[in-house]
Amino acid sequence: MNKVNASLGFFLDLAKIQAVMARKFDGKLNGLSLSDFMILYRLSLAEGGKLRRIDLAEQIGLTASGVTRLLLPMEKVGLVKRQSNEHDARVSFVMLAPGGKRKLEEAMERAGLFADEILQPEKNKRLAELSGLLSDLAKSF
Amino acid sequence: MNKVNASLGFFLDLAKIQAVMARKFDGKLNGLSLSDFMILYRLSLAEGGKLRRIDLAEQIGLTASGVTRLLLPMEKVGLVKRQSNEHDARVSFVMLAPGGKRKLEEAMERAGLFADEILQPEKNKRLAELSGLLSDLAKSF
DNA sequence: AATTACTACTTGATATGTCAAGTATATATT
DNA sequence: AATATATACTTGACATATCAAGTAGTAATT
Repeated sequence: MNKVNASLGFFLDLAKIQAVMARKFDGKLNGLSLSDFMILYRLSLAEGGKLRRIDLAEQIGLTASGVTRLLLPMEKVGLVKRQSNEHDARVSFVMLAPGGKRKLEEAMERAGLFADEILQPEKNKRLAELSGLLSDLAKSF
Repeated sequence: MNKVNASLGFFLDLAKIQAVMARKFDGKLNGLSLSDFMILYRLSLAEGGKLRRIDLAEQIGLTASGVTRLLLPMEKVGLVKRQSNEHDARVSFVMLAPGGKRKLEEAMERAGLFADEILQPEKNKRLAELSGLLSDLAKSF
């Protein structure tokens, strides 16, 4: 049987690494799931401090449905809050609640250290390069 | 609020791209899930055509438990078969069944074409490079 | 103004995979 | 030889996300 082509091979490698790294990160995000963390992080970067749910979904690579499900408990627990849009009753913005801001800061600190530890950027000199390629790729679809 | 460090940023990009690509591939693998596909592919490359469940898990980046659950329906449906190890009663090997071999061939063909289509390797000249870096990284943990 | 089509979000049913604990067997230690 | 430890796998309970379908509101077309 044959080997897979380069594009498909790339995708398979990606899937594997992601699965392994995601498990490693589990429990290192200050009690947040990876998706929770991504949500808080994206909100912290958002202009005006708020995002429509659908844009949030797009930014973290999940579906709108997934975002709805993630946000429900986060809202209950005081990590994020909801704001309606006066110009369009369909949309509801999400924004960081004070609890979410604190939690995110702590998680970023810890997760950043841990990420350096497992990726060892001083040894993997080409990591920055890889990172750049990756985010170009992300933009391309 | 601040940006995330380079290592953590890399991981976040990775997670996002993986999620998006995995959804794109859904339905392009000849009726197989991505994990099913990975299992069949790894079995096709394995020396002697068989693997212990635990090695299979390691190769595709899942846990042993996940592999057990994936394999059960695949066995029922005739994609893989099981073989016990005469030297160690704890292990059970997995190998491609004839149906799995056929299915894999078709899936590789289709998925390979689709992967080229979305990654456009002729345009993304640095894809091969990225791929190499990625699999080096995979080996490092 | 009424109809049609689209967009934002939510919900029901389901798939996929984890962790922790359990079973059975094998290996190492006393 | 008996006990302790480790390995390979499986299972129960649960988390996370998907898709397809539904609701409600907005925009475009007739």
